[in-house]
Amino acid sequence: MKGNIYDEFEWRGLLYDATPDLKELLGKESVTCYIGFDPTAASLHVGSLLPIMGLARMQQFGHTPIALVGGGTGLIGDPSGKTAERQLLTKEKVAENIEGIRAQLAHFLDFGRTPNPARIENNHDWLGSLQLIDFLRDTGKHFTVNYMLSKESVKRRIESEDGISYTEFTYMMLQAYDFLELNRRADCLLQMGGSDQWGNILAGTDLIRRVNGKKAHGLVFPLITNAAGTKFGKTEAGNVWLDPELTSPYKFYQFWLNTDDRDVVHYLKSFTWLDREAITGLEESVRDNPGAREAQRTLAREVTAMLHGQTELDKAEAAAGVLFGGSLENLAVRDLKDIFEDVPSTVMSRNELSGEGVGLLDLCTRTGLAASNGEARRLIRQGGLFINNERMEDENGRVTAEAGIGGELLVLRKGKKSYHLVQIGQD
RNA sequence: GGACGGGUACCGAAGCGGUCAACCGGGCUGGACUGUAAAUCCAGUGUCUUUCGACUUCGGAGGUUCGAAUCCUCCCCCGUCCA
Repeated sequence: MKGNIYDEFEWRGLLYDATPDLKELLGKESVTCYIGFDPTAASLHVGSLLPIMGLARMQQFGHTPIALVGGGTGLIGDPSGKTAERQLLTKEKVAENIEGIRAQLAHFLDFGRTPNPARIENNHDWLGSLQLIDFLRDTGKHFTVNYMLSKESVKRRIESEDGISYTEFTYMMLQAYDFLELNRRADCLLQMGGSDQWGNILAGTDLIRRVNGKKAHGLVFPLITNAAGTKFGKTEAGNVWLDPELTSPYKFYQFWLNTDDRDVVHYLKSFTWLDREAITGLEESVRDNPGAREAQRTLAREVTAMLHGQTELDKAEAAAGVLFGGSLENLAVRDLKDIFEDVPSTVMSRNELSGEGVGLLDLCTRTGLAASNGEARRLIRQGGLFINNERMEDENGRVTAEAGIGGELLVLRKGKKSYHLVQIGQD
């Protein structure tokens, strides 16, 4: 063991709440711990990165992590943090999602490590065959409705108009049961999670105490916030996913690079392996020379490399260099296509672009850069349209194939960041 | 079932017979500044044409009127109070 993980979590600011005496326990023995992941989608998003890293850190410090995917509970839906009843997922969908999530967890956890290999469990294995009568007698008996009603996640929903279904009301018991089951099977003594899970986790430790007579623990991480007050992990384009098919490594890298100064140190502590010394150095850099954005760059590099690997990171940085560096000249068509890999593109026939060519307004609506001619016109008037990095001034202008790079590519840009590729077909 | 109040563009919210494509705020999109930032400032934000102008919008359907988001009738939905 490399010291107490509890202290590690503490200085990183990852300790929102924990049960008493946990620190002592973690200091003296190797503990098996788990975190549950909801299979609501086929990919996890950056919001899940914190708990995943939490497990990985535990493993680094010699503890044994279990990632629990909620194949059973996912069929029910967790009311925590939700203001409305959830749409139920089909069993097939849940099974499919679990496969996706499993693959992603593998990037962070070491399943071959000795003596503390990571494991993935699926709570469907025990919840799926659970008998209602047995469950009510053995588990339900330990919960008073009063207790459950007093939990924040339930309380909020009781007060809301739509209420809460019996199904979701039961969720807490199932999660508690998971903990109990893992305690039995793997001697798991600690459940971790986001701070919204605190109530559910305590329900689990209570249940374990009553049924197994053992003392189990909980630890929760703070909610990740950002200075702008928006939801962490969201961009204009939507969620930032871990799956490269859903969020390209380039966009992933950009997401981190665009971190606010006020958040960057916090994120470095939360999402990277960098040690205290390295982070202190970067903290100074943010203060003394914020324009260099060294902290952001490091953050983006670390996290991207960890998830997608060095090769993808290199590509993402190369693309950023071109996209924000300026000139598109001197670049081969093939390189451009590579750099703009995840930029939306449209194919247009050479025919359309010969002779008079195509009007700029048309081009904007065709490619979806503008929703209407009026919008396109506005865009050009305000100087926001670029073709091959050259500002278009004339709203009635036209483009022909001659303007294409190598005669086959038009790089359209709206504003600073929004690119669209037009590939000129051969016919 | 009864009594009020309300449904306006992405959201909040004015307007309450013509001068309303509809004040204002937020959001969003451009631009300037800059660090691919924050803050700030400027511009824009129904469609078509952009100069004038035309057309379609204010829960839905009808109606009154030269003319309605604004008045009337019916219907639908939401909130509050009384049963």
